[in-house]
Amino acid sequence: MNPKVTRIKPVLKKDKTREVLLDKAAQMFSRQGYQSTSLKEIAAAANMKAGSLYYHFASKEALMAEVLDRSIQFISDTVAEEIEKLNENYTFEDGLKAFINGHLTAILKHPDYTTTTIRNNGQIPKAVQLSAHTKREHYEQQWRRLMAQGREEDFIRPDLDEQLFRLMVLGSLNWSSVWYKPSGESIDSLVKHFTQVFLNGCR
Amino acid sequence: MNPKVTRIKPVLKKDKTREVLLDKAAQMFSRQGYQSTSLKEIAAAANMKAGSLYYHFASKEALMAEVLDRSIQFISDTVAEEIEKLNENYTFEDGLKAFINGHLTAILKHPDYTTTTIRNNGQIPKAVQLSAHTKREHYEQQWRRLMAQGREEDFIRPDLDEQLFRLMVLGSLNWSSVWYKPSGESIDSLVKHFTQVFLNGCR
DNA sequence: GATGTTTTCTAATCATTGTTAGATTCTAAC
DNA sequence: GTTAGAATCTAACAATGATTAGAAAACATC
Repeated sequence: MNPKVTRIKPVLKKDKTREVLLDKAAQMFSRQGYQSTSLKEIAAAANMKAGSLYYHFASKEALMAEVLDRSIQFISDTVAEEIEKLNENYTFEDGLKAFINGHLTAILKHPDYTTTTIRNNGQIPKAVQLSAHTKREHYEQQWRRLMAQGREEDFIRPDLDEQLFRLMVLGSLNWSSVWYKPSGESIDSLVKHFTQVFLNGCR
Repeated sequence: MNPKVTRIKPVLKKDKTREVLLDKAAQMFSRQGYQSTSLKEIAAAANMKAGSLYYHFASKEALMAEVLDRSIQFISDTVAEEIEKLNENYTFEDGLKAFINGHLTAILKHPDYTTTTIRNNGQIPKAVQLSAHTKREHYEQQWRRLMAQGREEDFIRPDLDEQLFRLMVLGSLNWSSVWYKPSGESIDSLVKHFTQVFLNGCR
């Protein structure tokens, strides 16, 4: 009834707690898994009651979907950053270094989000998977392109299927989220060892 | 009242359905995870009702514990078999080949049991983990010894931490349970590629 | 301070789950 | 065929889960 033009839009408190909820959810999903984490727990971690979550998210699945989405986005972004540091015509060797660096850094520096993607493989409703599926495909596609380049440059030994090699590298990297302890070796050092092993391994 | 000596003990039907239950449970645990699998589902897969499970197992946790136990046992046994094929003083190179062969074969040929161990990392009650913990430790110890041998033989490049290398290999192998499709490359072929990459990778 | 909006809580619903005790059926030996 | 034991089912229990509608509180604007 009152079409006054009061459009100042504070909209700040809301987004903030939304962010907190996502962070807490990511934390618990990554540690306990999707099914083992109750909305009550997530809400409690944000000093709220379970019912209040529904003001911010439509359902538990929607919440998980957004966590997964951010998870992949973050890994993808971190890798993209590393690639941008290279000059335009980077070699496969430099490319692989950058990919490993980005992927591993993302996983180990922000395990809350990223481990959610890795640990909950196949254990969440398919409708939820679907959301992040596109981004995941896109990210994998970048790895595939890198491997194709390795093939063209003849860096990868001819009798080694480059896509199988890709799966070996990714498996190795992803698994680090299982054993990594921040108290141990530095991430930079880990990156160096991973790249050395796999650069030697493929030729 | 009648202490007659009738001790024929048939005891056969029982163990059989127990076996079926374990198989079905392993199948569902490995695919959907521990929390997402209900006793009702497992029972249904064995043409039974949920309550009947308690004649065979004390609890859901006890059932999972036994699946986990068999899972690790099976991997460990398969590797041991491969090692026994070698002559007593096998080299690190042959040893690594045998380990990779055994581990990968176990995982990919009997994914129901083995994937349960891999997928449910951290998502099951600690009391359950405890049971299989000893066997898991023992198996890891064998890998550690192999790596120590690689170090002694100077097969592993000096600046590469051999335990980190172990984690790379195991991560790579375990992750195969995520992407492997029986329709693709043969397990033997996969074994060859894995060993080549990692033998080249560590020196 | 009154008012409208935003955010959170309360309390209840409905479905599901692991678990148990007792009744029931099945099986095999006599 | 009777009987004892083995194996399964039935029906309930208590706990917990996600979800929802409406009340209450917090907040900002006038």
